[in-house]
Amino acid sequence: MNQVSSSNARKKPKTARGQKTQARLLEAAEVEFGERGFHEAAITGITQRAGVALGTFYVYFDSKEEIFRGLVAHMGHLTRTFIAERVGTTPDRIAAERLGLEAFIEFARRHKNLYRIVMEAQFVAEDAYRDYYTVFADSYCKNLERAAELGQIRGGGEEERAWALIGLNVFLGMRFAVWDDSRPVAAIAQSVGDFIEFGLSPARPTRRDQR
Amino acid sequence: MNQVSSSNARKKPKTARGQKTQARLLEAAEVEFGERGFHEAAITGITQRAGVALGTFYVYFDSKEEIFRGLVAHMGHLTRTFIAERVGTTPDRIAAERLGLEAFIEFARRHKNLYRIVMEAQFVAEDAYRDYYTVFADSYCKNLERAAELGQIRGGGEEERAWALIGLNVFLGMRFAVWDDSRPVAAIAQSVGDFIEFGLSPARPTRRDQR
Amino acid sequence: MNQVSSSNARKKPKTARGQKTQARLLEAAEVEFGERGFHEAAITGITQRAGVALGTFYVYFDSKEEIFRGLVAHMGHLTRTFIAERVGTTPDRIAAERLGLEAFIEFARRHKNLYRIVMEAQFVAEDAYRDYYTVFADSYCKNLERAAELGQIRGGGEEERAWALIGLNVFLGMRFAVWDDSRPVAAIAQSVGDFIEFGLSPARPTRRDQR
Amino acid sequence: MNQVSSSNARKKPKTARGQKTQARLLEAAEVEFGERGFHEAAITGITQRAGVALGTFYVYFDSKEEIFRGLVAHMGHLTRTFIAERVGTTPDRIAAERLGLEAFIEFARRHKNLYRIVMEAQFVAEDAYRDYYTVFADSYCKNLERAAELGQIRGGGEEERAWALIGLNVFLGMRFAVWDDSRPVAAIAQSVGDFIEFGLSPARPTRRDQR
DNA sequence: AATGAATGAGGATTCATTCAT
DNA sequence: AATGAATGAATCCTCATTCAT
Repeated sequence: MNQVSSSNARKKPKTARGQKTQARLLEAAEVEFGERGFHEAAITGITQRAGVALGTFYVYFDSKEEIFRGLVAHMGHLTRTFIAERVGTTPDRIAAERLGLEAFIEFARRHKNLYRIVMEAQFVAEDAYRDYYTVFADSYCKNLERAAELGQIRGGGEEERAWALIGLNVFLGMRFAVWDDSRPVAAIAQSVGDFIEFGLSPARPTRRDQR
Repeated sequence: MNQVSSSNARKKPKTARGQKTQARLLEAAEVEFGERGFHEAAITGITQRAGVALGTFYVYFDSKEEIFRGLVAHMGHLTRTFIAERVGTTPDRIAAERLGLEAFIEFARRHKNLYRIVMEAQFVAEDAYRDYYTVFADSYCKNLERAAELGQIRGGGEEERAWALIGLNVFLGMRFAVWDDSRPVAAIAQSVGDFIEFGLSPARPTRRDQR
Repeated sequence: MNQVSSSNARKKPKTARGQKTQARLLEAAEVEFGERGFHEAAITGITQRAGVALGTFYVYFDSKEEIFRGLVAHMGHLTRTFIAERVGTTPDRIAAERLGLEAFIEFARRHKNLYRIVMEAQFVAEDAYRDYYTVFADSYCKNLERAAELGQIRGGGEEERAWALIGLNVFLGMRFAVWDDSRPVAAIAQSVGDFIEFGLSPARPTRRDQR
Repeated sequence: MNQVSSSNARKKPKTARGQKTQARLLEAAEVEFGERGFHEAAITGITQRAGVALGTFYVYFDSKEEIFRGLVAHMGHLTRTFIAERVGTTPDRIAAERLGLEAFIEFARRHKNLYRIVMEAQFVAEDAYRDYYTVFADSYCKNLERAAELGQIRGGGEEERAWALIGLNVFLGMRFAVWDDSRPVAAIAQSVGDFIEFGLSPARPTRRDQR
């Protein structure tokens, strides 16, 4: 489905053949873990999908958990890269947030397996899971702080808002990408985009019509 | 830690003694699953904590998964009950939402084990997990629709906003209850409460200073 | 299906109510063992069929094996009684053998469950199984010896012939009663009756037309 | 006791070492099942006899039942091969039948364990048991029909007679091979051989001295 | 680099039996 | 006589990992 770099594998292959085998194992692992979950997934399932013998797995990876962690980290890179590309240098944080949500949903739809892997990491490799989201949260925090300084959004409680935004994205990704990807991304972004925009906006809403 | 009613147990005990034993098993399971996770948890771990013999477990539950599902459903009831009590009949949705967030964080802090169990259900009993959140989402949707009709909030995209709000709550619960419960609930509610309030508000913010 | 006497039960009930309960357990056991086999059969299966609680079983029987043995012995009595009635005092052994075969097939058809129980006894209570057939074999032997003395059949090798006849009956019972009871008993008796008759007959066949 | 080919094993080994291990497991299983019966037999009993670790069993067989079925089928091949060799091309069915009986008893004496395994299959793998005897019965039927056409035996009711002959053989095998193998095969064949011969013979016995 | 045979700790589940009420 | 809660020994099977070839 997508190329998996051999970055997080412990044992670096020395030949082109070895690199190919390792890449095949990583792709197979992504599918196996994504479809069956960490505990149901079997090393033999990975090696069979990759078309190699059982022992070959341990030529390239130290353990089941290691390749899993590799996949989580890999997903981190992919996600950040993809969103960064889509959001680009959009200077306005609120506009960026809307773009980011759309990008995230789309990305989740393309990488359902990796998405599930990340979620399951919470119970398999909690530190990797925390790292994954903490990197996001830190980045969010900085963006929010910078935006607050620029007066683009209200200031205060950046960390809480960062986690709120992450959770919002993650659950929308779960619901509207992994569980059911039929709803147009634009429709989701429309509904939730306003919520985020007004939620972050520095101006108080004009409450004409409220009690 | 907290009383666990025998609601979702398949095999109903016929004597008071049996009810007591079953309740002890449920409490023990909550701790065992919460501390060790579903896969690391052992039935013997549950029965030892409950102070009964191994076989007794199977007098009251069909399987490891069944008691786990029972706990998830149990958590659903507890959560809804608690939040309903705290939010009460607050007529204003935005105010209710702020109260709900506070209640949710507090509740998560009191029931960390059950909280983790629900999250892990995604990978152990996915249908139970979906049910859990779908019940919440449906309820949210109705609340939002009603509030929109009353002009308390903007209308449109209620389902998306419902899931967004759930994700927001869940991740804040994970971050500021399960992972680290030292931050005052009021502080969290303050930061995120405004975000929610302005996000839902029917009035457009006065965008003086925005591009 | 058929009344099961409480003869082989260890613990004799003292009241009419108790006798009824015990009889119900024996009937239920016949069905449970017959349908599921000894190892698949469960005491709870028996008590549920009998409409009593688990503990009640042990009021009347010492163990699973004991009631099973009781059933085997019971089947022995039933079989011998039935065949004796049908064969009656037929003086001619060959005619008696033909009648006996018919009676046996019919009996097996009526008591498939007990029939299976006897066969399985070989692996559950081998001594009961040997007893069962040894009683038959001894009886057969005597009948054959007497018939030989009377010149009705050839003499010699009565024991071997007795076991041969038993095996013949048993397999026909298995094939044409338990497995498939659609073939008329008369047809079976016709085909095999001649085989037995000529096989036992004291006269050598006139081999006109054989090479 | 006897060589067991790796015929019915599901997972074919790919190396000579693997074949050897699998063969050792089959031999060990034959002894374990034969001595203890299916339900008392333990996988560890098999692996200990085979001198391998527990897990090795599951490298070559899917389950306890699978290897048991394999043994039943194996016994089928062995039996047919042995009897076919001993009976050879004997053209006369009655003579063949006598030879077959002798061969069968001798074979049962050499393979008591497998013999018990086949009998127990009735309660462990009924389909395998039916297959086993149905193959024999079909073969018998054809032989009897052919012999009837040649005028060697009476015609009619071949199927019933086939099952009668099988039962006769099986019970003699049980009684005079498995239970007690001290009686000379020749003596058994003598007594029962006449019974079969006259029973099948096309000529009616000359009934001078019968009522 | 690749293979696949071998390992064995680990754990869920069953169910006959006991016994207090 | 009847009940049903409690027991715990027993065992099949899984699968990540190692290692000799």
